[in-house]
Amino acid sequence: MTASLTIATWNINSVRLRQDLLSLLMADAAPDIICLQETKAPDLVFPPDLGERLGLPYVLKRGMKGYNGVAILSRLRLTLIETAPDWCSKSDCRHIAASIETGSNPLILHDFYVPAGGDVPDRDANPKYGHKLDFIAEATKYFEAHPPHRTILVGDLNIAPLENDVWNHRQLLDVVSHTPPETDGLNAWRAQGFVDAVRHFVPIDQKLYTWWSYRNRDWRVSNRGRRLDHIWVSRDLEPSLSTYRILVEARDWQRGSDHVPVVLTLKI
DNA sequence: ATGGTTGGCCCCCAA
Repeated sequence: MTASLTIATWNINSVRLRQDLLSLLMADAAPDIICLQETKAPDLVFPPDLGERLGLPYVLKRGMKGYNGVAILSRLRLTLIETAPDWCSKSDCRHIAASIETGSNPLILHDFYVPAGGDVPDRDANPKYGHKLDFIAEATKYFEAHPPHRTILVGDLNIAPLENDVWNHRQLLDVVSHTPPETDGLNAWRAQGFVDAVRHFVPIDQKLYTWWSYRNRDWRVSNRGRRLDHIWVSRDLEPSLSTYRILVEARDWQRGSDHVPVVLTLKI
């Protein structure tokens, strides 16, 4: 018997401010699991009944004051994976991993919030850019040493790897999120056993965005987007890929995030 | 070349 599993990932940009929008995501996409980034909420102030209200009672979260923060809300039972590395030894709440109880074989889920990397694409002038490249290199090494199986990796990876993942490839080559060291680094990470689940469905000559800056008068008119939010699956799950959605309309939700949810359904 | 907006928090930092 085949069951389906729907996973959404969303950089919510403050879970306390936008928690009500999660019911719109539930109504629209009915995910079994929601992975959040930039929750900006220490664990003690994470909305305590949020998962219950959404029908996703199993909640794992890793937050801190002011910045970062990730969380997983699930209809299926989760087990926290305690052995995941402390990336760049910073304890900065950019990753949480869980095993998902599916009824048959469990699945492994990684939720990442990769450093944005600041403005200047030079690791000497801008340590945040160096941190971003180091984070990606560490993640690449980790999955090289631990090849993924039955694994789903999601998150705001803060890199648009392909030419048509940005509104203007040539113009963004020296803009952090699309520089060659970042896109090469992300491709090397993904090559450690993952498939880009959304590009599995959409040819690389088609534009795809998941983020539009707040700093545009009308994001839909200028449409200067980037695809920063990703869902990857290990190669053994590629035959299970069923459908995907990018909820572009969420960019117009009342007081929305600058990112929109990405949703994937697998037949498991 | 620059500026534009947002959230969190202690007035400026990160995005």
